[in-house]
Amino acid sequence: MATNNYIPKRPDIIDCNIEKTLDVIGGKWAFLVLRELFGGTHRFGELQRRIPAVSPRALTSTLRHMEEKGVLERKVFPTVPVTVEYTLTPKGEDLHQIIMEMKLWAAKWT
Amino acid sequence: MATNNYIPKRPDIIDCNIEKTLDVIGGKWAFLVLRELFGGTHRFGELQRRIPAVSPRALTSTLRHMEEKGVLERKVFPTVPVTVEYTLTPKGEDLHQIIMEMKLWAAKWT
DNA sequence: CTGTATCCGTTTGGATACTG
DNA sequence: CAGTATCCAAACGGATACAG
Repeated sequence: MATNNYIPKRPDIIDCNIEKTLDVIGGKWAFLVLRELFGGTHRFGELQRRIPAVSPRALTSTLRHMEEKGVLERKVFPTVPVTVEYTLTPKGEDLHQIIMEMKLWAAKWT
Repeated sequence: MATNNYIPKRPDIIDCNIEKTLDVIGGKWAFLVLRELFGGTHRFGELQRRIPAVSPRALTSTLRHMEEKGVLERKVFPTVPVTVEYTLTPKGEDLHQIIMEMKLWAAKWT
């Protein structure tokens, strides 16, 4: 109970800032979008079909947020009608290790 | 654009279920509590002081949720006044690798 | 096709006071 | 000390219609 001079079990965690990471993958839909984009580039409508529960409003919000954070890139093609493609950036692809660790943990602790 | 027969870049992500993991560490306060408990056992009031922005209501809710998920243990000592201690379980300690990966990612992509 | 605008119900969470 | 009860404001998010 001596909280004044306790020795941390995991000193590498103390100064750890993962809020930034959670800000990217912690949202309600962010991971579902990521999962799709790890499979390759997708268009807005494709994402909507593959994630049936998401409303267009929420999907737009999620995509914009992730674009702002630099984990995906949005490309607009001036076709008629317009075409938009979403692709992971290297920063986004690099989330791979984190997600793998999450997958391993979830599998281990059923 | 051939979405019918595309080959995923990250096949190991496709069947991945990390919702369970995010359910534990994705909440607004969960990680801040985890960070404290990685330093060792703490009492309710200690957590409140170390996480000044959290209200008692939110802290209780977070702790109860994490207890329910099996990542921490709540021990009540029938002293007067009552004493309550929170400690990570092995399942909770095992979140360590995930958090380390998050920390590395956040550090890499300033 | 790819969103945006609007409405609105639900949920979240802070502040505060109070209890065993 | 460790919460719980209550109130209330803000944010989230779904449904729907519509615009460029």
